[in-house]
Amino acid sequence: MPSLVTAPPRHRRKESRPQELLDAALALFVEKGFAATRSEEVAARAGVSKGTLYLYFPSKAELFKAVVRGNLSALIAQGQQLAEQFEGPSALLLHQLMHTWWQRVGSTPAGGIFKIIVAEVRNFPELAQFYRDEVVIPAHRVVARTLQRGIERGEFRAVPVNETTHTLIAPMLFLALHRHSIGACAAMQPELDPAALIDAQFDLMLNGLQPRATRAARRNVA
Amino acid sequence: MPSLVTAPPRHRRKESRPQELLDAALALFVEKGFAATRSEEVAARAGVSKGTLYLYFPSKAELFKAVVRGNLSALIAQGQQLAEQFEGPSALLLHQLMHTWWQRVGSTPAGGIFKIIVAEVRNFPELAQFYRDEVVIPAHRVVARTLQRGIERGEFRAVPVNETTHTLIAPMLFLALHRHSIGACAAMQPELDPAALIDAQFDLMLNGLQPRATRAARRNVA
Amino acid sequence: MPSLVTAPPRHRRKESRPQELLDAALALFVEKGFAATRSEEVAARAGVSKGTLYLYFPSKAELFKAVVRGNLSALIAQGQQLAEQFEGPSALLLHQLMHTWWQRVGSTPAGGIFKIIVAEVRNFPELAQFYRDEVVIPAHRVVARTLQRGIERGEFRAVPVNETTHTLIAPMLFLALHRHSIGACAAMQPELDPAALIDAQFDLMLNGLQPRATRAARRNVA
Amino acid sequence: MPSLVTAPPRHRRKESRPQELLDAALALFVEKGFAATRSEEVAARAGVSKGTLYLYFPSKAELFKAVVRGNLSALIAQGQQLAEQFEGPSALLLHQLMHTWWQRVGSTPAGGIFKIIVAEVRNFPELAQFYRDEVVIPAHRVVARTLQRGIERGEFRAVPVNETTHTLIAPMLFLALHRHSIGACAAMQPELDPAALIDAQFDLMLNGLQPRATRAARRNVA
DNA sequence: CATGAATGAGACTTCATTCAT
DNA sequence: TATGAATGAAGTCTCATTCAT
Repeated sequence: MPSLVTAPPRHRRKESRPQELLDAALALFVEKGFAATRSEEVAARAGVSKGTLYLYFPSKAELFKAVVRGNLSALIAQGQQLAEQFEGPSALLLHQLMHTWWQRVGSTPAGGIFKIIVAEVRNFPELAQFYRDEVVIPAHRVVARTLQRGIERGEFRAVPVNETTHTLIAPMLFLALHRHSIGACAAMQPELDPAALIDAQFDLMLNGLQPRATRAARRNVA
Repeated sequence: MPSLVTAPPRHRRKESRPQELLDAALALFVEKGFAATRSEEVAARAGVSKGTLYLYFPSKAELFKAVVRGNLSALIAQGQQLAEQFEGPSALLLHQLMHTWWQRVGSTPAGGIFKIIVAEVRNFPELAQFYRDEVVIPAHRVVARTLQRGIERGEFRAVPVNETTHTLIAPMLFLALHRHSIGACAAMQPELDPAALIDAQFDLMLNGLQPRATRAARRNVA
Repeated sequence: MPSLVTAPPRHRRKESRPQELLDAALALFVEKGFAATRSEEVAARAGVSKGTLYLYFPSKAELFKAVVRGNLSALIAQGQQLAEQFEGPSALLLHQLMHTWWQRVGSTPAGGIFKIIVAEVRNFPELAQFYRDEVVIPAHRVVARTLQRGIERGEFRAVPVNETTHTLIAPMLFLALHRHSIGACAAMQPELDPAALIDAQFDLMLNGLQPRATRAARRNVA
Repeated sequence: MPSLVTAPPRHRRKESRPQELLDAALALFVEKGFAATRSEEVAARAGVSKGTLYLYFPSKAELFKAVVRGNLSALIAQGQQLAEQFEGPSALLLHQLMHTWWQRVGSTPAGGIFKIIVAEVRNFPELAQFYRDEVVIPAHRVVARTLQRGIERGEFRAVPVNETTHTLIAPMLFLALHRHSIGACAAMQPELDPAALIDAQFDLMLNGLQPRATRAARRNVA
């Protein structure tokens, strides 16, 4: 357990140790899962010894939770950044949200955190609340508000907001999940291009969302 | 060396044992993951002793593979059975595929298999190959053919088939995944109704798929 | 445990079961050793089921001891048969003892019993006394008496009888041991011919045993 | 999960651990055989815990091989060292080889290795190859060359070298075997003196090897 | 602060033995 | 008698965690 007293700044470069350990742990937990990842591997990948890991994290489970929490916070930060200050057609906002999320989250190592959550929440129930508060609710809110905005501005027809939000989010998360499980295995068919998938999805959704009258006019936003 | 205390009663049930063990294993693997499930737990849940498990499955990994194999083969059979010998509008077929899948797989314990696959497939390379050949490809084919059928019959507009197939399948799988991970945790917001989600998704999709002219007429198939 | 009461002779052919089990056990114990031999294998080789084995022998250890005892008695019977009623030169007797022993014991499955004894006496101390009484002492006596006879008749020089007896017996036993350990492994150099070895040994010994004066005359007994 | 009770003291002795473990393993393997020796017993006898054993040897089988390798390589070195750079009568060399081998190997715990080999080699085919290459062949060569040397120098008569080599080696190995099997059991008759046995054997052999003419003159080398 | 040797609980698996049929 | 499904003690090995250096 790290000392709670302010340490004298003797080892300047040692201060990045916890983050290096968290990064190493994220990569390994994503690749192999919690149980199959050995503490010593995490330490080795971070360039320190087994003992040092326990200087910063009291147990493997705590390290795991720190990894999830840390990456969840990063995730929500990304999300908020994406949603701020947009003016223009809701369809364009939706399109940008999707592409930017994939670019900044889904396709980065942070995208692996979803696999971890899916695989291990039931073994670490304390993470559930955390995940709900930090990711599910904010992300849902951003998309739901965009939908609502589109409906209110007459850009979308009056779909049920909650359910449609789920339908919009699911394929994106699924894409991220896929990248780190089946998609990561060799001998799989040549994987589909994520960007093409997102476009196809967006096209499908957008057409479905548009009221009949304005549909033809707006179909070429993407 | 045999125990001197009275042994527990024994029951001979060779025929039914394998399925009981597979059911127990499915439930536990879904709940805790492969690595975190102990062989003895599986045996205990099936009402037998540790040794009996190994009478039917040579190792925990083989048990795992048998679970996946057994449940997924049934799943594939369901889908193909439904798609062949279907006469009627493609939208209706799509709707029935979705609801039947949810009824027979997604909402049953077998739906948890996707969570296992996502979580563990990277640790079992041979399973990846199996899963691709036995599940991914056939399932993809069923949906893709239905789409193709709809396009050819002029019921759907000419969307890119592969990408759209992914977009149709992903939310269903995601729903199953969700049920067995975050959705299984207490302290989550009251879960959305799966049927409502599927309907919303179907409505969204269907509208997106319809060519402009016939759209108004067909919107009330669901 | 077999019943001690005289059983009605209902199953005529079943009466050979114990011996079939003992034979199967001998072969497997010789091949793999006590610990590495599985009870079920013994039963299978004898053509019966696991449970039947325990009808005749209360435990694997008892089966093992029965195997050793049974084959030791056979061994000593062989030995006595060899030694009886011989008239003629002691060298010839020695020569016949050696060859006949190899022919009737060393080269037969019974020869494997020596490997078992060597490998396991220390784990089954009760066998030690048995082996000494049934094999070591009688065998030693036969050879020692032959030596003594030769010395008394002036055929051999006055060697120390006990030690020389050991030197005469050891290579024969070693040959039998070898056959069932290193000699039984593939990838060994083409094994030496046992008969040639015995002859070489006999020639060496005999020449060593002869007093100087009579040596040339007797060298061609073999 | 760590025990809550006070842990036993730890000693760091990385350098000496492997040899201590090898010694413990040798003693136990010789006493009980490979299969009947438990890993934990070996560790306990070396004064360490189960886990420590596996820090130095990746498996019980590898530990076994290390034991054989370590002890037999030393043995081989001794023999070759003695045979090369020896000047003097071949009978004396033979006599020294025998006594040195007994002193350095046969009478030490390493002598028990032959019992392990005899008992277990058929269960470890790779060990058979190793043992042949590292032990059987070099040892045979040393003795065979000495015989050849004696024959060429006219000290011995022209016996068949291979077979006679076997006859010379066998009683020594048998003596070692005996010491660690039957000879190690209580209730055996007072064991013969090994030195007396070796001398008797040597005397017997030597006289047998001598050509008639020089025999009387050379008999007192020992 | 950092190291890595040491520990021991616990996981998987085997197999001698039992006993209902 | 004979069977073989079932049991569970015990063995091998792993790895999270500790602690002397």
